[in-house]
Amino acid sequence: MVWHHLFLLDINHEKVNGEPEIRLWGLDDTGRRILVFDKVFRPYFYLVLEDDADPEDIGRRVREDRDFIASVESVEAVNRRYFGKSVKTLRVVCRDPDETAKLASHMSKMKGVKMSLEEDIRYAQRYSIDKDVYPCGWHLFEGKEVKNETSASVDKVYFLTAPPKPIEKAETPSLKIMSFSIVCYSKKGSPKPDRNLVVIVSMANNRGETKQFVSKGTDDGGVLKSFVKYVEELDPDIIAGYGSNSHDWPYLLERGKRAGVKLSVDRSRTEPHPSLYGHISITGRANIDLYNYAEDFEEVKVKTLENMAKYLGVLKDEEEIEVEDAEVADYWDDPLKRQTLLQRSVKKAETILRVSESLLDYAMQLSNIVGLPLDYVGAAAVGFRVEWYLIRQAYKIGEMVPSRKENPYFPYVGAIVLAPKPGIHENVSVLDFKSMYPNIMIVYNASPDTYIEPGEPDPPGGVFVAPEVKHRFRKEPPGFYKQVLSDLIRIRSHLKIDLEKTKLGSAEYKVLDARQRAIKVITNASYGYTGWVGARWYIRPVAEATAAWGRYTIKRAIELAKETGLDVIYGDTDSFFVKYDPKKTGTFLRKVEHELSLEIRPDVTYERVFFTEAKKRYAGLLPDGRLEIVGMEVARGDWAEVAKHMQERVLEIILKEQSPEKAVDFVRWYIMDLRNGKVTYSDLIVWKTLTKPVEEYKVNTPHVEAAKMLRKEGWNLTIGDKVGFVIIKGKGRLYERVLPYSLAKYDQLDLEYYEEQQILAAAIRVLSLFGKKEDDLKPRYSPGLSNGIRLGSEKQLRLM
DNA sequence: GCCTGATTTCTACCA
DNA sequence: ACTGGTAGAAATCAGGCG
Repeated sequence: MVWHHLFLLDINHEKVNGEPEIRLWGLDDTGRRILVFDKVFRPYFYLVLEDDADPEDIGRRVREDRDFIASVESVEAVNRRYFGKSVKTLRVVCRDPDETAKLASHMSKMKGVKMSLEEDIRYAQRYSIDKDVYPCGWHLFEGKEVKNETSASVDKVYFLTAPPKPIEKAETPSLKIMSFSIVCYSKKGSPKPDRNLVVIVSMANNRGETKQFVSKGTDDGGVLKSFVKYVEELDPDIIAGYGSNSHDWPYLLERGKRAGVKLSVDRSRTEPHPSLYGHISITGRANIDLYNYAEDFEEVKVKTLENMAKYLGVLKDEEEIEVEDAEVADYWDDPLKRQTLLQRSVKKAETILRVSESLLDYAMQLSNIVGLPLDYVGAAAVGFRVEWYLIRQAYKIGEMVPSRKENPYFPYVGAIVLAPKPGIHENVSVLDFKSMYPNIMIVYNASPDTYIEPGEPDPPGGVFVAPEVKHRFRKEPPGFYKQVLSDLIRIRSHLKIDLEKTKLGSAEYKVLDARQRAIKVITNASYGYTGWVGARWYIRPVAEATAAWGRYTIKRAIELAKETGLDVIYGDTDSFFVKYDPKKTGTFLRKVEHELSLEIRPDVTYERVFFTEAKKRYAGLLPDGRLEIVGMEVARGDWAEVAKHMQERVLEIILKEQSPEKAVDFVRWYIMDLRNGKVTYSDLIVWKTLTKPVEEYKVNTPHVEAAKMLRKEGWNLTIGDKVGFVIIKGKGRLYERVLPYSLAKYDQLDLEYYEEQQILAAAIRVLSLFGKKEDDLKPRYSPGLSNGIRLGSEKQLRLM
């Protein structure tokens, strides 16, 4: 037997003649596409037995039950842990992965059986956990090469003769990446796959080629066929799209069904299929939807491909790749404009490729650490990413995974926020507790398996008692979370040390950096996970106690800061702002670390920082001259650009030039421009997210009203969509004067609203701290009066 | 029916 | 479909007035 390399891209299972088999898809170290079979591994679940039950006896009953005999492969007694306690269990190995849930449910009702566990861990995932196999990671395996008797399009096929072993290998193989983007034609409203054609499919790949298939406008069967053929020939490892899980793939599949074209774009000649977390699986390849990753970039407020690409620096600011949904038909129908549409569509595919290249290192590292295949991990919400990581770690220490159940939601008290000292402060240092919550869980051993329920006696090793809430956690042995979190933090700090020794910008640097970022994401989400009612390991007191220790920690730190003579200006959760004083700060840091066993570190020092009276809002001037604006309108996605831009300049003037007078002047000029119609239309659009279905809103709001209008026009709008609207002239409430931005004209706009409720509101937030009133910010005269400014109210007349 | 202040609803932010 | 704390706008409610 020979050892072979495997870089794992995808893992799935098939049933062949009723026998399940695991298929590992990937590449070897020579770049060949390989498929590796494991026909031996079988799915299983656990039966947890009553303390006084006899495992032998129950095992026999399971084995001999005629209802089970055909489905059960074997039963063995094993000792596992559940919430840290040793329990007697039976491992029931099944023949068919589709039957585990049903079998578990039947057997859990047997006498002497408390419950079943882990029947809901899917077969392929089970395999990768148990065999220590990692997506986006290298392995060595021993296998026998066999003839490719499947329909799989790969270079080599192997049967495993020994399980794969993960190996350390930082470089990623050279993967073939293909991106695609489709254009669907609908005269009016959202294209409907039951009647509207796919008129353009554009593709790009990382070999520098682009390709486009265009319909003649009468059917799209040909386009679909060409697309499928192209994918088959190119045989990409990764297919990237933007919004492809929710839109492109479902659309293509439906069109394919209607046109009689089988979308066999995967490596086993089947069609893409819906899978976990709303993701579409393409067997043998990784189908990634970059829109999923846009969620991780909270700086990008409206998550269009164009905005993402520009943020990532793979598209120039002046480049346009989008055609508004509402205008697609227009472009298609006009022979001249159609050229633009075709060009932008290719450009879009190329942009998707560029974005994928810039995100792929991170995505692959996340996949590798979490242990979910590359394409699933993006689609999985943060809570599930943490959970799959935990599940893998639990397996390693013999801890069984709790079943997901419905927990009632009771909120608990969280962090402390100090009221800031309003105004401008010079030289202010920000001090941060490093990963405060994870470290609290480590220091106080707070974990689902160390929690001691009320009424239970203290264990001999002693307990940590959380302040205020008084929850107890055993000091020994180290809990599940403590182990997991210490590992994550330790691995990350090693990575950071390695990074310093690695050449900046090199491929290895990018991978290591992506890895440490992925670890950070998981670590930082761990506290939130403990308080999530949907979590498998949800134990409310763990979250509540961690928060309580957090409050204690920052309170105590502030006391120590004051004792040391530091001037505390503001604080929030795990950080606080003090007047710069390196000597006292040094003393203070040592005191904190000594007393609290938590590391606290100076972060930035602002040359100047500005606070209003509000918490969670401030603006600081960094030593390099940049502004850091936190929480204020500038940082928000639901204010018109006009107000944000104005406020940013005001803050800049205040912090750099320290001249409120100049800022006032600036605001006046700004308002003049608005009144004179010099502000771009797009800067007057307000964007808000639909957080629930349109019908479920209890009150009328502008964005919901705008959404309803769009819906009447035939556009699909769902939860999570951003609605762009403008306020127009007229009578009544805002929601009675709103239009989706695509349905309004500039001269309909209520500029008074933008002046008062957007610009002035955002300006006064800053300038009221310098004694300014709204009236001070208004221009003294209005040259724009005659052309288009509506004098709608007495108030408006007065200001003129 | 109109005005006003209090309360509720909603979104998006910070840590 | 990770947590709680928070600001702020707008809608809506409740009560007074007449």
